[in-house]
Amino acid sequence: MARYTVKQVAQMARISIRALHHYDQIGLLKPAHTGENGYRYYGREELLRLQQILIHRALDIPLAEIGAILDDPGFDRLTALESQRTRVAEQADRLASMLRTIDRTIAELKGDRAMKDADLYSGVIDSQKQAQYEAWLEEKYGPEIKPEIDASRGKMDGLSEDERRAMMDELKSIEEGIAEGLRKGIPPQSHALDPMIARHRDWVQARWGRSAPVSAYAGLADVYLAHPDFVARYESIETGFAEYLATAMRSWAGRQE
Amino acid sequence: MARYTVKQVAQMARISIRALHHYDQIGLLKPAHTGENGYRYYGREELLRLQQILIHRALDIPLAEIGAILDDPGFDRLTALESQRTRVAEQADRLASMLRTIDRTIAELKGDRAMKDADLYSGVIDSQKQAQYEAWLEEKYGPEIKPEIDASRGKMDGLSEDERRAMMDELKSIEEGIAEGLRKGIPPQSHALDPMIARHRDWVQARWGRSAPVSAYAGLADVYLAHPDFVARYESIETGFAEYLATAMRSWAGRQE
DNA sequence: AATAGTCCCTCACGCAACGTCAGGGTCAAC
DNA sequence: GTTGACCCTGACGTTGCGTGAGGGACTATT
Repeated sequence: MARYTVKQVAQMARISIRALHHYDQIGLLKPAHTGENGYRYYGREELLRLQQILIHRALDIPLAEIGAILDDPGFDRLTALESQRTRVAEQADRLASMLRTIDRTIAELKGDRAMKDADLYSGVIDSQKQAQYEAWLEEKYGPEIKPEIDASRGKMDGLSEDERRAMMDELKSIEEGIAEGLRKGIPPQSHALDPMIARHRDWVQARWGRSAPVSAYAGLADVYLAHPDFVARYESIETGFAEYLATAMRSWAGRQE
Repeated sequence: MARYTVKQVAQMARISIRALHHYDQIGLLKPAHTGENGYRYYGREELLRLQQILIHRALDIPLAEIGAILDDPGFDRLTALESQRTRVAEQADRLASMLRTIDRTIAELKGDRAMKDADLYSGVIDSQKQAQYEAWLEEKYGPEIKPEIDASRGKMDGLSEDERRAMMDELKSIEEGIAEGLRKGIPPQSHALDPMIARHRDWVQARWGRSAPVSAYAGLADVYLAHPDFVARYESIETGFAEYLATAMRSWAGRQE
């Protein structure tokens, strides 16, 4: 039987050990079994329950309520889901309007500023570019802990199975589009690939958690080629694909000023 | 001059009066002016600042940090807003996909109410995992191979179809073995994984073309975690697999001296 | 001018969901 | 048997407010 310690569970679910203690304490998630030594041991059942808990928690439902939902066998999930739907929809609306507000503000700022501080501005951006690129190179061979790692990992945290899958679908579709170009004999530098490459960059950026400069994206191409796992996976899509993609990325980045 | 009371501001911004009191108290947002009677009066400036505060807050940034950001004289509004935009957009995407998930679940519940909730739920998750894994396998072996347009620089060059396939089989088998360990609850630091990790390293070295130091292999673990493509692909094998593999690699490398 | 209704203030305690030590056992491997 | 990594239980700290309590202030009507 699978038997997981707190740390293992915490790592799998990407939550803290303290959170597990807490859930135990409030009776939301108790270990399958407690050892002589007082250690908590969780089984597959508990992992599933934890997954449910985390899904609910992502919807900002208080823990006590989650417990009530999960423990009440007569609870009407349909009604619950429908009310959750409206809650999520409301939040989505709020974010959408926030986006519009931000866009408007950006437009204003741009109109105001682009003329004045253009030089000073690009200077700032350049130093950022440099820092980013150095970070990547360092990461290639220096096994130290970097904020990039946390950021990237943090991005996958709290994602549901569905979201993960949606991400993979998106990535697969992008890669397929680019591979199509390769099969058709379109040169990697061609503008025809631009939309696909742009999508790929968007995907990477979304995973990255923040908007990185174009040069960092170009630097990724080197990382691709430098690592065997990467090359192997890309080559399995289509022979020559790793090189093709890398060239396309670099070319695209070069064209973006 | 526009002059708003707490209630007016609260209504416009859709936050509580208490929140305004709080922001005042911690010095995050002070009224433009305080009346003889002690009443707080806010102006246009404050409304704008409040808007920024709320955007940041929506991104789960602690209030203290928000204050630091907004008060930083080097604060670049345009850059900040642009990065905020992408972050907000990501959250919106997440919510959208969550909505789809909920809708699908609702549809299923409506269509087949007789089914037990737990079964339905775990069934969905399991079948998803399965589908994802199959998709991944398909992706690995599915597409045709055209050696013609070969860029002749990739590491897999000069290998026959059979050799390539053997290589991918080997990698798949290694990964499966390690994923087994994860599923069984074997801690990633365990010696039990050593044979698998050693095989993995051999595989990597073979691809690398030269024998690299152990530290380089350990560094690869960081690259795995730092790169979204990698994490995504590994996570599609098994939830938590990326972290698990990386930990195992580092642990193994640490022990090789 | 009194009354009512609504608004405002300042304490000040409460709460959720953990974070973060402190102090002390346990376990696995050399 | 000694590391070093892991586990436990308190117990207090933190964030971002919610929720009264107790008491002035504004506005409108009678």
